[in-house]
Amino acid sequence: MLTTLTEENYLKAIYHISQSSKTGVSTNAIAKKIDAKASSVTDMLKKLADKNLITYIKYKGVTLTEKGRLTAVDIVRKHRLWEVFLVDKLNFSWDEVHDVAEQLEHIKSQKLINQLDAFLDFPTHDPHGDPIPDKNGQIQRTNKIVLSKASVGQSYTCVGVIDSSSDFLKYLDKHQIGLGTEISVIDKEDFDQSMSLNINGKTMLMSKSITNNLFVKKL
Amino acid sequence: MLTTLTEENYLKAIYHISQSSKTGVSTNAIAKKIDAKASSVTDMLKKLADKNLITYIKYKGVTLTEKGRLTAVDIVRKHRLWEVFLVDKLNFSWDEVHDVAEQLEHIKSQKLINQLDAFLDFPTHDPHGDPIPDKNGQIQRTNKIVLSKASVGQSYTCVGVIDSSSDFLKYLDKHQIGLGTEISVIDKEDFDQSMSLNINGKTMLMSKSITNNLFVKKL
DNA sequence: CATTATTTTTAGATTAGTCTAAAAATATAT
DNA sequence: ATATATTTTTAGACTAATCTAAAAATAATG
Repeated sequence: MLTTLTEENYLKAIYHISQSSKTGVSTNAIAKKIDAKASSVTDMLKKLADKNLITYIKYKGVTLTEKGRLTAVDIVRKHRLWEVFLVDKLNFSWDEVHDVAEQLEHIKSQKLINQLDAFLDFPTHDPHGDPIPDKNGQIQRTNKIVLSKASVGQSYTCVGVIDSSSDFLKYLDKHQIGLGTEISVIDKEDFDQSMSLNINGKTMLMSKSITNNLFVKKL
Repeated sequence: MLTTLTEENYLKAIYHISQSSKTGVSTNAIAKKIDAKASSVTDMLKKLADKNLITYIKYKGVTLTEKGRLTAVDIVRKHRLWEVFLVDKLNFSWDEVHDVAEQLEHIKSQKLINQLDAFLDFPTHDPHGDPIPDKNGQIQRTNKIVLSKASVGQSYTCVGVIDSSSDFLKYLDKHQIGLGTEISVIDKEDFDQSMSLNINGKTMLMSKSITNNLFVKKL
């Protein structure tokens, strides 16, 4: 059964919310993410439940069925592969890719996405460091942690971001921080959790609102 | 003003019909191309006229305005660039590209299409031999003719097709005829206009229904 | 040129997705 | 636990794009 563009966007939203929340996903949370009114969401939830893509009990929130999860993950896969294409092949910077990938992720062609995957040499992560699900919907778990949780004295590489807003990504570019950039933790202030870091040979200070949004992996 | 996917498909249809007909484009011709009822077309024509994309006089057919023509040509440009991408980079064969390109042509991002153009080395023709309009909507005119109009004794190269249906393209593949294939006209039957041709060193016979659908250029 | 045939338009209905406003269910707080 | 606040659902309406059926305009034909 084919899904409409709108249905796909709802499934993706539910998937992303359920990633961080662990509990059932509420109508309001979806409404906020989709930027629609709660009443519109309720209507769509009924339709998705009819199609066996979610389990929905009135007033109790929703969870994805296996079928729904696979559909959502496939869209995430397409989104992230297209992001790699845009950055690696078309010289987009990582703060420009999101809107375009948001459109490209809905193109329907199994052959297209498999060939694209091969053309890009089967990348495992997108330009923001997020893992790319494989053909079967499996996602490679990484041992990444958020920089604010890193240990003093230890060295890391940057592997991703949480907040992928344009402003934040521009901040990173300005300080020449990208995927693979090496970051050593020199000191951490107990008072405000700001960190003193060694990056590209220079020492710099980062506030908690920044370190909370950077994923790193132990070297 | 942004155009919807449906509006873009109508503009494209009107553009393609007006290419071969020269006169104003009729409601029924559009309905046939779009695969919709004439009444639906009439509704859409009113909307396109309101947006200054076509000039529409009741019962008199339509023509594209300059704004409409530019919009249509831009979609054709995108469609053909994506076809080149699919064939050159993702190893699609030329009978597989149409449906996917039909989706990709509606992706909205000026940067995307300009970067893609550069990535493909500014191609001038798509895999079917049709010219790719440039950024300003200019189309390079070629001196291609239809094979059925070719002269006995003359040699040509294949530069495109009219009918790009899957069946026809498969026929061409089967006989190893593609863009650039050399074709010499040995003889032509007055009775049924079938042609005796030399292709890839072998002599073969082609009926008019085939030669009418192949574009060639004098060597 | 009058009549028939075809094309095009209008009128009214339908579907997907959205909205506002109000009602119903659930959660929170004294 | 009873009142208040919040969340969710229902009811009814709107827009874009489509359809069918019927009316109006144009084209074709004897």
